[in-house]
Amino acid sequence: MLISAHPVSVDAKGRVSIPARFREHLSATYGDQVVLLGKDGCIFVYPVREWKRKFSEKLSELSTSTKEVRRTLRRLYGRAVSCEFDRQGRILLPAKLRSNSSIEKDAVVAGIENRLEIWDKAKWDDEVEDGESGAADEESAEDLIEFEF
Amino acid sequence: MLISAHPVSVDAKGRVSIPARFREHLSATYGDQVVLLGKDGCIFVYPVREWKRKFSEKLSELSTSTKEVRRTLRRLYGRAVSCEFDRQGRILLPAKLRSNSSIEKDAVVAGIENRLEIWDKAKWDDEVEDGESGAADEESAEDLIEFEF
DNA sequence: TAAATTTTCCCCACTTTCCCCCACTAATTA
DNA sequence: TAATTAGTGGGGGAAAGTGGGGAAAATTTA
Repeated sequence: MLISAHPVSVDAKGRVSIPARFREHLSATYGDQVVLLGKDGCIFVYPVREWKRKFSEKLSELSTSTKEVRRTLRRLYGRAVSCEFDRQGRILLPAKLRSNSSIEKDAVVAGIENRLEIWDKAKWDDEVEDGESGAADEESAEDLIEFEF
Repeated sequence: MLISAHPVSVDAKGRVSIPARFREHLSATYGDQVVLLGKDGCIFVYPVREWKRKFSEKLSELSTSTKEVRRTLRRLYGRAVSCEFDRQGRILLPAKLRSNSSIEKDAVVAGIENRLEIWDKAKWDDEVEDGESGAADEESAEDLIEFEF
């Protein structure tokens, strides 16, 4: 399970050092990573097996008879990239993903259950640390659980 | 079950020695600990399995199609850290958690049912001695609801 | 096709952080 | 009171994060 957020810096070449604790879990257990533009303006990084389980297997069962389905598949596959770690444990973020997610110098890598999210640091702070007392959101979490179940 | 409170000291590196009676229970039975900013200005420490049972397992099945769910997951995962004990039975409290909970030198580690709470000693003393002071009924009711977890 | 440019990624080097290990003191037990 | 265990503190080696030079590969341009 992936958990916690780490500030990282993006160098001039667009490389991001994935914190070791994440790296070990990802590359030891799996192989390549699937990198794509995520929701809410961040980058998602899935171990390829996780990616398959979450999207690929489900979507391939869908009928391709509607334009909407075909379009969704194109957007999902066409904009995703598969990456490996370099010898220093970094991945190269494609320029397009960087600009779409406003990531320049200061970024945050966060482990969210089964994926990593990479954020521009300022946007991450707005999304997560922002406002309030800063106490853990167990209350919201429990509200959601009860809401759904 | 975890019970009772122990005064401890936080060293210059931010390490806290978890009393042996707690340690044995936590690390023998489980593996890593999940450390996060808790309610009322303390730090919560859950055995990872306990934390998963409470939040992760349920939340991971939620649809991530709503922004509210995604944000809650980020706040929950992103602000938690997983820790192991060092060879001396200590855990390193991240600087951010220490400052948010006002923990500097003198602290208290308390066993509360299925988690540990780590408090600044002065705040702990206030907290437990305020128990008598007769809160308004509304607040008591809220407390009981939140007591659920 | 060749030359020029860009991209990718290995390697090295530097700084910071982490954590193992040792040592000392306090508390508990025999 | 000796002996063991628990808590505290710090030195130092190892690992992690960061940045940049430069070679190979890919792409573009002439």
